Amino acid sequence: MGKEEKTFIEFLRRTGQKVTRARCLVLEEVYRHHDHFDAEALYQRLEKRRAGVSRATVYRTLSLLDRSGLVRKMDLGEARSLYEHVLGHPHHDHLICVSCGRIFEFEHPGIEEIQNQICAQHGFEMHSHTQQIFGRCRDCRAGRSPAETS
Amino acid sequence: MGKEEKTFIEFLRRTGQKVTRARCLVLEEVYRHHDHFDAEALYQRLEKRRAGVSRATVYRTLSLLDRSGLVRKMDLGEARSLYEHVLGHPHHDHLICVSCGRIFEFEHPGIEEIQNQICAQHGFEMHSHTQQIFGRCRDCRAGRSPAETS
DNA sequence: TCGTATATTGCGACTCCCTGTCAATTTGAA
DNA sequence: TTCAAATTGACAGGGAGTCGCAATATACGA
Repeated sequence: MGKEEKTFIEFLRRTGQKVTRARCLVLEEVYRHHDHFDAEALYQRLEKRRAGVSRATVYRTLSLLDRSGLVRKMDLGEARSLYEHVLGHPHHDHLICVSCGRIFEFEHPGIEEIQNQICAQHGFEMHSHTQQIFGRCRDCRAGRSPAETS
Repeated sequence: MGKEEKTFIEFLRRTGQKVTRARCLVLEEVYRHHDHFDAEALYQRLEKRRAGVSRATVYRTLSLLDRSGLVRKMDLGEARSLYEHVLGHPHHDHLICVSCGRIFEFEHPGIEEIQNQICAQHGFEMHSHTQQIFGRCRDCRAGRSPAETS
């Protein structure tokens, strides 16, 4: 049993919720890949493996995983939310290419520091934060971006 | 005629679009208030004044205003997008209280600098960026928050 | 000022992404 | 094993935003 399963089970126990087959299958599928995904894509992957988990349960479990801290929900201004799993990924923020849609990650310790300053100034107790930079990636600028739709 | 109208008209001309009654009314209403608002609320305000502008046109015009740089669309992870007008508001980012829902603004020159560094490192050409800090505001922490829904 | 090509509008139906309802099923503590 | 309570799947429902289209408004050139 991986660390993520332990954490999830512990979270469910702690919050008086049950460890079910469906929840475990969703968690497992989330951790099978290492990229950003949306709820529908995750549901499709589960369908392909005949996991027998409904769309509603996928949404419900993602919400649970977000609250447990195992998964981070991201909102990039698109209609659908994206998710990424957290274990083994230090906190980071995102560069989003408006041309090819790819998402790049970055981290910078100075940002955290500034955020702490700002919170202190405002008497704010920080729970989470996000930072997104939209623009054009190196490949798109060089005109060698992979074919895309956006 | 205010600066925002001049800018808007110039934008429309430049991009081969027409200056219409509906667009002017929407812009005017956007600049009548100085807080964050969503498309539906703006539409309701226009209704109250019998502006006779349809919801579809409100959405279409907000998109235009966003593209023209007069209005900034913000996505806070809620169902509906928020907007804020830009003229007279230097660039800033947001602290969002998860308890009372209020939005506070902050700015910090160091952030811009770090973002430029990061873009340089990744060969990224920045178009825009957003930064959001979620947490509890001073009032809510002190237990004297105004009544709210969230 | 007038006529005309073209952009825009309002309407309402529609899409998309979820979320709520509820009967049937599963879980897990005793 | 028993059983109350939590969860699930199926599908209807909801909210925000978008689209198609006929009617209308805009603005360019004469």
